[in-house]
Amino acid sequence: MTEPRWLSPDEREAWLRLMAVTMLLPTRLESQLKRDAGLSHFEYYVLAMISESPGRSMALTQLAAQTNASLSRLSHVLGRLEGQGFLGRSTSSSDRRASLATLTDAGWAKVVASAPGHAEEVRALVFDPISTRQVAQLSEICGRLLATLDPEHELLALAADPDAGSVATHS
Amino acid sequence: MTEPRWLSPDEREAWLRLMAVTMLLPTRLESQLKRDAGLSHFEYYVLAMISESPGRSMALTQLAAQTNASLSRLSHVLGRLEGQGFLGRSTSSSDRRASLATLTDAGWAKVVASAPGHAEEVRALVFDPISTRQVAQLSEICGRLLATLDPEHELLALAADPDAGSVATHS
DNA sequence: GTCAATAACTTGACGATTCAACTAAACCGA
DNA sequence: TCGGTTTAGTTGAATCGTCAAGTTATTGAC
Repeated sequence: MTEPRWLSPDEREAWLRLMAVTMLLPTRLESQLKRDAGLSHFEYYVLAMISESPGRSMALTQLAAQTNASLSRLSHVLGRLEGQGFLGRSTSSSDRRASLATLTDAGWAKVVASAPGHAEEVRALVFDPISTRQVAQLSEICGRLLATLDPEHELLALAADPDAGSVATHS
Repeated sequence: MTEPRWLSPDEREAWLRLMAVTMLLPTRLESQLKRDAGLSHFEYYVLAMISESPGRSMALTQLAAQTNASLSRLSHVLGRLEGQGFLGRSTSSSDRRASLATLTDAGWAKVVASAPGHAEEVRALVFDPISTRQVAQLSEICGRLLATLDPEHELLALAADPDAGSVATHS
């Protein structure tokens, strides 16, 4: 094995802080959604993704890519969400292997009801503490990281979250 | 319910990117450690934390706070790591309610063997793609977020990760 | 056109995490 | 010092995620 390139002290400090954020932020979002909407963050994200899609309907493989989930996990979760009446599954007419997950009215209502509380939590935890300039810096930095982490831009759908998007403008 | 404060377009874009990073980065770290060391990221982190502690030993409650885990989760994980021979548990002499988790030689060796590959992954995924100035910006931004997310600085132990710290300087 | 290979899921078993008790020790107030 | 409360940790059941098949449909080579 070749000699590893260790982190500099500044990099180490930045790394410790970034890791702390990546551990704590999901925990907080999870708590808020579980408490106020009875959904896990992943479940909310799935419903939100579908709600942004034309026809409130999406193929599972595309949904799996956009949510960073395995098809297996998605299948299990969709089963539960279907059982709760938030969505239905149907076979695609163009490709009979493919399933489409489609939001029910109840599922749409759930997203609409849950989004404001979620958005408020995001604002309080992420955007209130930092300046406008730092928002731009954060966006640029994450963009660079995503060039490595997600070169195909599978996760960054055009409209991936209703927090400031169609739900707001529709209401 | 009061009118929610929605995110601006720039904030929304930054948020989507940050969320993508917080989803993808842990997945990648998990894969590397699982593949090369047979450990989950959480297991590695627990071992690394203990390895940094004086006497390679730590009380469970402190360890739980520093790893953002429930005591229950920690107890289950320590049981597995103990079964693999990486650590042992003993009762504290000063407080007989408290347990101390102590690294075995095998546990120390495991951390030393696993750290370089992990550090290399962190460098490749996080620091290679961004400039020195951006490292400072990222550190500052995460520092601000942690003032809200972790006001007691429970997660940011003095030495929380051996990647660029004592393991490197000791070797 | 046929057949192998691939792709899109589903399923069930196993492993890990969470949740809700429960035990035991220490603290603390009167 | 007695008893109530808090703190530390464990345990087991239920939930959730991962992994390894398995099914069905499409694609591509010939």
